[in-house]
Amino acid sequence: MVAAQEQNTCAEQIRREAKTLFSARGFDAVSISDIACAADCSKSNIFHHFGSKERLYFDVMREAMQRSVTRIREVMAEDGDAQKRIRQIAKDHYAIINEDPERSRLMMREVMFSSPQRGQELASEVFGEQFSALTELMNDLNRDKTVKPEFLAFMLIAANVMLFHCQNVLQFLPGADLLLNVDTHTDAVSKMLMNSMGLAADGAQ
Amino acid sequence: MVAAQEQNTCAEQIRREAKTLFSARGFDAVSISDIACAADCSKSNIFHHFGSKERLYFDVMREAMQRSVTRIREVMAEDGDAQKRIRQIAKDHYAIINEDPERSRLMMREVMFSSPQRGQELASEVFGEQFSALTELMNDLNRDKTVKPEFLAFMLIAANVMLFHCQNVLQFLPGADLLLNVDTHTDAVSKMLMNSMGLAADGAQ
DNA sequence: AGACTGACTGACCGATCAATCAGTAGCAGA
DNA sequence: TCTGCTACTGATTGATCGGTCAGTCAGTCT
Repeated sequence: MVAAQEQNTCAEQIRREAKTLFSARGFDAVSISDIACAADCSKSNIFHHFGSKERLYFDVMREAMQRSVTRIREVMAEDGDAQKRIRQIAKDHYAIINEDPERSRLMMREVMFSSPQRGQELASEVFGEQFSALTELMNDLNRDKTVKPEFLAFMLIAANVMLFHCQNVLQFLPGADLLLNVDTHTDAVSKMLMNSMGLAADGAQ
Repeated sequence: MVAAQEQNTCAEQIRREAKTLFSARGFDAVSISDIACAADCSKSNIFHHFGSKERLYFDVMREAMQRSVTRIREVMAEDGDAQKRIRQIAKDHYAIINEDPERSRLMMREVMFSSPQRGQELASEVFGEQFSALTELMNDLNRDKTVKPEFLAFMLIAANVMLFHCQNVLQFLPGADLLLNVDTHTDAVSKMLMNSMGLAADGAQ
């Protein structure tokens, strides 16, 4: 209880509410007044703690990304044979998205709509290390090298991210609602990856 | 030349510039002044033609989606054996994204960050028909039914969309820059789909 | 006690927002 | 020539934006 890291300071409260609002509506659609209202403090207090709206946004973004990187690093560090690991990582990666949708949505906004220079920053400072590790894992298993390991790594991520963030549309497409079941989806993703490597997807389920 | 449908009316100009700006920055980050400046007319003129900022946005969105639906309908109507068609559709679908990135980005914003009720509208009025057709095509080829055709259809779309809209990050990830070559990517996608169906991906290239 | 600090606030600023409105110019039909 | 219509504009509106500032208040150090 001592190590609770006092999550109830006003600054923390502001950060938390800002994350929720920025995630839901994006930077421009959220005003300082909105955040102040949600965090139950004055506008001025936000400037006192964070200096500007932009700095608050970067603060929120940085924390979200760091936390995401930490979580993925944990998952990537698990051992076991490669085939089982891929399946487990597909599952865990989806779980990471699912455990904090706001964080994930925040990052997706950044990735998909960023400028080339921002893209470069994200690549080198946030995603580079994990992507290399994932690629390497794919490479270890890739029997017939007709499909690149980078492609497989990217598809694992793309499948999870797209599936999660298109839920509001997918659940109303005939048949596609079935995809929203976590186990069904994870099964399908790992089978797809295995098949693309020239492996029988036997270890499933 | 007669059927040029006069693309040079002021309203058309406004629509065109609005699409560019909304696509790049999103609804809230674009002001009527920005659009007026880009379209080289007065702010008032925009209200004269479109009534409100929101109506202009919906107008731009509706046109973008209709055009996308029309293009995909064309591609889906092509004949040939199923295996070749899947490959061709993967290629054409990417080309549709590529021929008008603004349109695609506009739609992605809508799909990924929409509310559930908006999601339902999009599913029934925009994506439903095409998704069903694509699913059916996947089903025709799907030899071992261990992976659902809906999943395969979704993965084709997800792969193309994600790849295109993550370019700014991907080009700086080691090895991932190779994925940005259209043919490499299309090859990989169709191989992945074929393999997941239990088919040898021989017809490729 | 008094000096100092950091957390916090309400009143306020200039800029900008979406939207309105009165009016102008050109062109149609009567 | 008059009337009505559409396209379009400049000036202006009230609201809201991000941000500033002087000042209050509860603690802490000396």
